Amino acid sequence: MPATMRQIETVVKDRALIARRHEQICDSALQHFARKGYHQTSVREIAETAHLSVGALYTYIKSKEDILLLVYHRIFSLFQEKMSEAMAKSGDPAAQLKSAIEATLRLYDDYHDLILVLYQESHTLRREALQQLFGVDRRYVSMFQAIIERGNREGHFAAQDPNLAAIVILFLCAVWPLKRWNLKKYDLATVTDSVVSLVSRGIGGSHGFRNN
Amino acid sequence: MPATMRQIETVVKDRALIARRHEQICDSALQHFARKGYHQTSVREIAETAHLSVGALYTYIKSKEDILLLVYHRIFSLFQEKMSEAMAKSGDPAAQLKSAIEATLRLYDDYHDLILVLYQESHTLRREALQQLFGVDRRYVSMFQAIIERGNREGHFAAQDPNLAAIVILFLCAVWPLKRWNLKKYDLATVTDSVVSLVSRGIGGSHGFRNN
DNA sequence: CCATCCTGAACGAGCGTTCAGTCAGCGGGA
DNA sequence: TCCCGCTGACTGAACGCTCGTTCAGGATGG
Repeated sequence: MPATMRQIETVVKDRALIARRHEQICDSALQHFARKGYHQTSVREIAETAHLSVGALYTYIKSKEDILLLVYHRIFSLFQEKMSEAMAKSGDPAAQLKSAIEATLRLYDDYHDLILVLYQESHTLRREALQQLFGVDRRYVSMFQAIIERGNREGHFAAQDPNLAAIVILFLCAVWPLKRWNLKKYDLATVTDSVVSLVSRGIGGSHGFRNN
Repeated sequence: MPATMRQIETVVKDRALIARRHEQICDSALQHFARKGYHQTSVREIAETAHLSVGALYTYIKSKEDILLLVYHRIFSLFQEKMSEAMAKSGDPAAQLKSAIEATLRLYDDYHDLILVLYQESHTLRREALQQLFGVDRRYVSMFQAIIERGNREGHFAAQDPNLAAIVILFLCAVWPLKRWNLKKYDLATVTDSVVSLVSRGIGGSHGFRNN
């Protein structure tokens, strides 16, 4: 998580307790946000599910928006952590891109409710928090972009604009959490195959990456 | 627009007036929804921008949700109308798919704020309205699917699962309205090229559709 | 007994919604 | 021509409710 991320101010002193309570609050909030969204969830509901009184809740946050920030903090740190290890895979760019897509889809699968909230409620965030979100996204895109650029250099890929390609491919992975209701009859593996296939060979199929 | 779509009940009698007012309300609502979302927009604000008093507004709708329905009605009828004509293009499946993607992206460009509201606020809808939304989406997917299936039969494409491919490709088009802030430096044409290229040839590029 | 943490009733703001009242326009009777 | 009554659309203050937030007081443990 970026060191620049502002700490959520609290009244309580005990650092460990704060962390524990923040976890509780985040868990509880996520549950509700995923089902009803941010605005239709009341602070009272979050407090109850988190096994806290309303007053106690407000000693760990300064406002309701802080709860949304908590959720986003979790997204940020989670992605930071997971995507680094996923991208570290070695091999030729084609295999690397494939495993990056697979890792992203797996991540999106594990935290699909988080992704949903991310897309549905980001317009609620203040400019400051939005900037952070953009930052995380940009870093994620850069990782894909790096792979594509290397693939271009080594003759595996022929992407006109690696940045644009990275944005588009990364977005493509969001089909799994965002179109879940439409993909009910498919499982993660099938969708992953389809996405990887589309990215690597297009609809034409069966060409394989250029050097295969 | 499907005939089954429930009419929004009104107090006012004059049919033409109702239609005109509904347009006003929809225009006004869309303006606010796109900027702040449904829940953060008050009925008063919508009334004001629509040049109506709060009371007058409520003679044209029964509840705030009706306003969201108005917006969705517009999306539905718009898509119904536009996508039919776009899909009617003849030619080989490759060209047809390309022009379908281009048309979709153009549509998404024209109504990007609408699409944003669609993705951000759909969880607000009642089950009944959601079903309609799914229906429209399914019909849209079917059109893409039909093209892909023909392409498969005629040997242009090699999509394992045409339905899944259609869903994924259609979703891909949503990158333009949904990742707008991330694509600021690109214009519609560039993004369209990138999407079409990815769909037709994958990241490998320069293969062309199989029969080219 | 003090420091901490927790409780939940209370508060004020803002929301969606209603409704008693206003008003313009129209038609027909004098 | 004027008046009267009526219809249909509009007005905006008011209502009731829920929300986010606060705070005086209670509980706990060291």
